Amino acid sequence: MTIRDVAAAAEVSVATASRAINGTGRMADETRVRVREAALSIGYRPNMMARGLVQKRSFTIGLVTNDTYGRFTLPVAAGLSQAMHDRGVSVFLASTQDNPALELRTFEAMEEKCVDGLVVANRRVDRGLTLPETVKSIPTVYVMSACPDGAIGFNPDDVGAARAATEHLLSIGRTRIAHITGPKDFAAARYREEGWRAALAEAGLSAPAPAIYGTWSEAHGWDMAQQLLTTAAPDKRPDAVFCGNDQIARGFIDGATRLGVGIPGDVAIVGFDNWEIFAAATRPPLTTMDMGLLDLGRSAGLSLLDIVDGKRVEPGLRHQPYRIVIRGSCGTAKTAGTA
Amino acid sequence: MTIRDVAAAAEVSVATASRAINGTGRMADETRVRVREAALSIGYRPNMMARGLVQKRSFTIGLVTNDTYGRFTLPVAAGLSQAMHDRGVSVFLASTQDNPALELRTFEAMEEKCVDGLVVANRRVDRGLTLPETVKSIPTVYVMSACPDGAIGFNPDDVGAARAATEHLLSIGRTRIAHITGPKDFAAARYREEGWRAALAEAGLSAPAPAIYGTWSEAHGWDMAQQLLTTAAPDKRPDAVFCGNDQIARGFIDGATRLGVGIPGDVAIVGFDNWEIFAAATRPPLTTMDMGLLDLGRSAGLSLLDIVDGKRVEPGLRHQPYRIVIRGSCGTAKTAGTA
DNA sequence: CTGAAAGCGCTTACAG
DNA sequence: CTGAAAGCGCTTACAG
Repeated sequence: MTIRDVAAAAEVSVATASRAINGTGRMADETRVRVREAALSIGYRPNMMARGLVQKRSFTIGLVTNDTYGRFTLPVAAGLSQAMHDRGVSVFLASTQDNPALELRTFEAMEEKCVDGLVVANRRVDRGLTLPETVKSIPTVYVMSACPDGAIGFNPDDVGAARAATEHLLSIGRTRIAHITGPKDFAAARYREEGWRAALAEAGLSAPAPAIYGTWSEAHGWDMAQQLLTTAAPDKRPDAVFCGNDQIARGFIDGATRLGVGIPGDVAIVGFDNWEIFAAATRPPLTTMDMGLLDLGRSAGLSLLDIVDGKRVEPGLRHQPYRIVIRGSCGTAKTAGTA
Repeated sequence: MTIRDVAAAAEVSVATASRAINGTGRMADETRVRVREAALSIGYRPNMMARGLVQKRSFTIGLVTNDTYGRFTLPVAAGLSQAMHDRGVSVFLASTQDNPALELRTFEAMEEKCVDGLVVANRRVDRGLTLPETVKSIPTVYVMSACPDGAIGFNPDDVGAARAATEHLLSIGRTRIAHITGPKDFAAARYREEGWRAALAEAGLSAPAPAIYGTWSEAHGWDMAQQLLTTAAPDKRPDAVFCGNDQIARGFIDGATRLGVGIPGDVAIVGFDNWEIFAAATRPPLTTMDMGLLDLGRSAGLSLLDIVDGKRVEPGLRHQPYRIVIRGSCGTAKTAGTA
């Protein structure tokens, strides 16, 4: 089943068959129709390896990540591959598992497979993979990753989303808004603190306490509930907490509930990530920030294809619009704006 | 940077260069070494599209799934791509999102990209995608999916793992072991019920109540905690619950805790899935069954490559060995056996 | 509007 | 042990 077969079936040359199938060049409508019908009737399917060889284009891109198919790469990969699929390009998936040797082999393999482009995804905006010297340069975009100078990157808007989360808590009348988050060596944690501070400052308030760094875990949230809700004098306790991720938020809510503290009555909570299966199952369900990772993957892919097509794409880092998802942990159905 | 360049650099013909690089044919060691050094020094990287075109082998497989990168496909994909990577084959990722048109296009794309084989993954063992008629046959293995007659499939061992879960509860002296699980139209739920019943029967016990079908959610577990732990007379209440997944288990534990029922003191719990981030954060941490999805993906991939290599692979369904992961919800550190 | 020919980068009989 | 040549399935100048 090669193009030779359709040429024979349609009684034209392979050159004409090729042009008819691809819609290139000028030709009699009758001829084009005849060739296409022939192709259809014999079940012809073009061989992309052959096409790629001559066109120097494989209609294939690679997604290389060091997040072993984790929670963040997941939606990014989904958005990316949807968008790519719609434009007829396939995506290779490769995880480097933070292993430098594997990383090198992965990039080499991508080169050998002649990918048209690469999206390099990470789970941290302050770490990044870079193309090894030995691999010839390939159009690349970075996602959820450090973005080398002059490169094109797509990251969540940690500062903006954190500000919006805090503003939501302010908008429902809370004034003593604490912030519990992950490890300080994560840039994401520092950015979220920055957004929280900015919103408080804008409202003329100061932070009731420094941001509480720790781990990205339920245990951290739980422990801090014990600490924040039992030690201080009642009127010094926070009336709201902006949590650095949904796990911390859930841990805090569970811990607070156990202490008999009402959520959202006594303390309103906003999480971060909108990890559905977590956020929806919390009691009460969690109001949280959605970073728009699906769209992040989609946008990154579309830009990559633009580069591959030779269109000029402005270098630099883009920040993805976020969205607040209102559930029950702030006790209001008011929908806040997005970036 | 083509093989022509290395041939020139090593002062041999392209035929010799090819053989030296691939280690095929006989040749003087000196020649082989000289060619390889030349290749290395000019940074030669073979073009797999060209190689594939002549060898009729792309060293590429496709993973097509209708689980949009969900929890189950994730570990399967990770295991698969690790194993494939080690053998120098790349994997295309495609999600069909339960969309028949997309499904067709996906399989067509896989054919056009000349994949050597396909692993078709699902999130339910009782549903399956099949290769459309219009696509020429490609070596295929099925994972977590219905397995057509005569095909090769790799599924978790739902019955065995459920039996082992129940046996673990029996081994710590529990006798009134309830079972709360997902929707009855899931074969996985029915298999797990079967394993639970088998273990009880083997121990000469009968089920304290019929299996409680519902949804795969925390809410279901929570609701059943209220029901099971408040309505019956105390001595008729279960002293253990085998839950159909970790979410149900967590909901049950949270619900029971709220009622003042001690876990594992009053009721011991075993979950199913070993969804780490859930199971480890439950209070107490969840003892649960691990279906071995990572190895499932790996095995499926290796078998697929065997088929591609022309080795004979026995058709039929394989059941993956499972493993019980002991945490705190049964109050014992005893490690149970595996299949 | 259509075809014959060259060529993409490789591998592999076929000779020697 | 090594090389010249054909060919994988396509596309694309180049002619006509």
